[in-house]
Amino acid sequence: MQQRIPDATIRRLPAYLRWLSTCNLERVTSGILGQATGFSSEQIRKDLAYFGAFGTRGVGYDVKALRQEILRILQLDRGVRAVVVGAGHLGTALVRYVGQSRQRDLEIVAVVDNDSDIIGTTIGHVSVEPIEKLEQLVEEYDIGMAVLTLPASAAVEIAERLANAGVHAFLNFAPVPVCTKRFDVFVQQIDLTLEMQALSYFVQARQPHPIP
Amino acid sequence: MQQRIPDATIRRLPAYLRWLSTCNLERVTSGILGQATGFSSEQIRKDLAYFGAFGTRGVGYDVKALRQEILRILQLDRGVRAVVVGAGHLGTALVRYVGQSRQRDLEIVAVVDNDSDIIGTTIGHVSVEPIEKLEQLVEEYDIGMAVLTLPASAAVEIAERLANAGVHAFLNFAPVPVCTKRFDVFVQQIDLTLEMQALSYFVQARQPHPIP
DNA sequence: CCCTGTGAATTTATTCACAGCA
DNA sequence: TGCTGTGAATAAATTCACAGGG
Repeated sequence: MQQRIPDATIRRLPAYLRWLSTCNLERVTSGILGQATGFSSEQIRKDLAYFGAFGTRGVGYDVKALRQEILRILQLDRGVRAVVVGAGHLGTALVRYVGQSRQRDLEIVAVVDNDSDIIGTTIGHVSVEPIEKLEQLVEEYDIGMAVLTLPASAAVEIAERLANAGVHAFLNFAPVPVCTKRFDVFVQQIDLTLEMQALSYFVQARQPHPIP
Repeated sequence: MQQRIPDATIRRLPAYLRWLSTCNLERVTSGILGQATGFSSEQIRKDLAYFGAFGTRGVGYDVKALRQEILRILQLDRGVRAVVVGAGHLGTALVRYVGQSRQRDLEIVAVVDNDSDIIGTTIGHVSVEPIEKLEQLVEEYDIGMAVLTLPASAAVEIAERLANAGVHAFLNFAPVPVCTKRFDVFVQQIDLTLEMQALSYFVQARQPHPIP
């Protein structure tokens, strides 16, 4: 097979993965998985079919094999190491959040900040390093992903440094576009203020109880 | 006019709004706005045309009028009050973040938690209230939106309470679906772990320097 | 008979192309 | 001429509908 897998599919895979990792079942049907994750069964079958048929007709999917396959697609089977830049509240929350699920597939291996008061302390089990060591850390840990939770003023420059050091994937919480000129990096922007503003529209738009 | 405005358009409006609020210009063209926000000029013209023609041919758009119009569409012109449930690192980050932009359009008016050690303290200029006062706060401040930054175990129940109290829009950071049975509420799910896992795919998928 | 896999139909979103007005 | 507004074309995503294997 091997046609391009749509972005929308990629974004759903982690949700499937989480459920498969916690369901304690051997087999599952697209209907059950859909019920659990909130997507339609057709959509799940289509998503899974993109990377080859792993289901058995009349039966369903083998949970363990399917889980392994999704890990492979997402490149999580070989482990991805991430650095969090900015040890403020948001950075701290993220480290704690990701760290508590003791999984080897995605790991935050370092937090970087420029505040000398907190450099040397640890968040979760991750130590806070000075911003100067950025490139060194990327090299040392083979870091492939960076999470930017720092002020807009610093984000652009730091992102550029990371990209030059070989980091190709960013989750950017700073309200400023980064690495706009580079085509070798992928930036997922999350702007919490904009999310809330967009949500405001739905405060009124969603009608009370339209027929299901 | 008055046809349905696509969701994709709604999600772009806040980005336009931010730029319009900070550009210090009187007039703007779709090309300039596109350059600044990273969208195509055609897309911007289409988006803006959904709610009536406000541009002038050959000239562009009046910044102040356009900004006001977007505020109106997003229902931000009458002000939206939000409550943050959970005063952990993520909740704290959000309150600080939204609070520092001293705007009247979207305001976090209360933080709620169940930890007696922090109840009564303030975050930014917002005081932390006990979880028991949830319904009372919704009533008192006419709250239309809730941000859930609490453990999954508590999220479902609290969301239900909020929905019953009249809150119709949620930004949910808890890794569990809430208000799944209700059609009178809109839930925007943000799961930071899932975002990072999806991003992992792009660590390898994005080719180095494909032709622009 | 059940549930997968998949083409076809449909809906949604984006891009193109240009008519029309300041 | 310059830029908006918009129908037409295209692309992307979802849903439908059903053939076919276990």
